[in-house]
Parts: sequence; C-alpha cells; structure tokens
Amino acid sequence: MAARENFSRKREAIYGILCGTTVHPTAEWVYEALKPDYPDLSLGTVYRNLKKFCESGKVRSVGVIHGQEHFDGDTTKHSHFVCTECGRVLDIFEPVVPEEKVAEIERMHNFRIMTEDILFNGTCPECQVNKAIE
Amino acid sequence: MAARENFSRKREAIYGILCGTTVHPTAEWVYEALKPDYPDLSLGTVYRNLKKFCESGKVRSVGVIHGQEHFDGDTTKHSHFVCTECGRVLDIFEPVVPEEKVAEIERMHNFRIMTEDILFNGTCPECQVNKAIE
DNA sequence: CTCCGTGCAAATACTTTGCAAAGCG
DNA sequence: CGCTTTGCAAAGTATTTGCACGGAG
Repeated sequence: MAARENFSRKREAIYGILCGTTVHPTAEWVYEALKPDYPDLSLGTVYRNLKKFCESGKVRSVGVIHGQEHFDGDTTKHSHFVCTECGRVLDIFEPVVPEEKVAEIERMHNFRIMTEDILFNGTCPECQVNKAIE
Repeated sequence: MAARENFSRKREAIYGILCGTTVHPTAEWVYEALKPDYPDLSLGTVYRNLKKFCESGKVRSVGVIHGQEHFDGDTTKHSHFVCTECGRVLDIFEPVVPEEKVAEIERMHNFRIMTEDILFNGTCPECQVNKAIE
C-alpha cells in the first residue's frame, strides 16, 4: 500500500461516508464508494467497522432489505420508507408514533422499549411516474 | 413415506402451524415443528411455501431478526416487539400509528404507502426479571 | 399423460472470522 | 515493543434453485 494510511483512516472514511449520504447504504455500497480513494480497502473491514459502529451506537441499522443490511449514519429518531419498486430507502422525519403511545405500550405489556424501527413500504414518487408511463 | 400424504398436505401443515402459533417462527422452526408429523419434509419445501405465502399475502414477514427471517400467519394490522435478550417476538395489537398520520406522510412526500412494519426493541418481562436476579 | 409439489443436494448470497502482516505511539 | 487495525481468503449461515421423481386428475 502507498505509505501510511492505516489506523483509523479507513474507519473514519467509513463513518464519514455514512454520515454524508442519505441513501442508507449496504456494506457493499460503502465498499464500492470508498474503493477509489482506498484501493486496498477490503470488504471485511467495512463489515467489521459497520458492526462496531452499530454496537457503539454511532450508526444505526435500518434493517435487512432484499437480503442486505442497510445502515444509517443519522441516529436521531426518524422513520423510513422503502420503495418496493426500486428498493430505495428514504427518510421520514415527521414523528409517527406518539411518545405517550410508547409509554402506554410499555405499561400495558410490561416491556422495556429501547428503540423503534418504523418502516413504511410502498411506491416512491419516481416509481409512481415510471409505472404510469408504461 | 407412510402412504399418501403428498400434494398440498404439507403446504396446509405449514400454513396451519403459522396460524396456530404466536411465536413468529423462522423457516427452521417450522421445519423442526413439523418433522415429527412429516418425517420426510424438507427444509427447501418450507422455504418455498413460506415465500409463496408471503407473495400471495396469506402470510406476512416480520423481518429479519438475528439473521433469520420471521413469519406471521396473522396478517391483520399489528406491531411487534423484539426482545433483545431472548430474541422473542411478541405481538402488539394496540394501534401505534394513527391512520391520519400515514395519510399525511403520503401527502407530504408523495409516497404511496402499502404496508408498515413497526418493530419495537427492548426487554421483555421475563428477561427483565432474569436480569434483576443476576 | 400432464401438472404440481416435493426431496435432495448443489449453488448462492451475504456476512463473519482466523491469521499473519503492518501501523501507531 | 504492545496494542489495534487490516487484507486476504476460508468458513459460516441462511436461503434459493435445478432436477428427477411421485401423486392427483
């Protein structure tokens, strides 16, 4: 490899790209996106770091969509929309579950709720247009 | 095999067990549960039928949890709670997302929303007790 | 005979892991 | 030097698929 680009350089890059995109990438996507700048990057490293980020809470998993896990560098509370046509994952920042509803469920079932994953499925604007054209 | 238990018998059994349990099983679980009664059942058949059920809408996927897809024979609208300790998946029948909220999001983003997957993560009553004991 | 459903095993797809080499302080 | 991070390739796990056979109409 070139010279001295080890240590956290790659890790930072992985984290950076996660925070700098809104596409909710897969490990593969991150790998491909970083390869030009880090030609010797390995997919295993991407997986390892993504896992680490999730465990430490710096990154959040959107869930497994079409067999691949998608990640999100934005850990603030928000929901997602998955287009069943193109597979795109989009953000929904409007709150959808009232706080008191969660508290109520915790009380009724005696659950301790830590996080919530809200996923809407349907057709995104672009794909609605495309379908209309065909 | 015994004699004449082919055709849709196994398919019915798979569907039946999905509707008759509340554990939100994986393919593997269904396979194990049915093996005593259908010793020649194959895992591939379970996967094939689960997929078919999901496509036809008779069964719903709860999502991939700990690397395995979980299914639900109850397709009425409800949410789920996943215990991060034991992995259990429990039902929440209280509505959590107000209808009008969904309509509002559809309008604002121009999405066409077909389904929603609501997943809460946390600790179930049993595991809270177990953790308290340790 | 034809079609559908199946068992079995091979093939995929995604992700994890062991190990030795290399970076940083 | 000791600890961390990585590349690489092998291993692992979950799921899908090809093919030939068996049962139903």
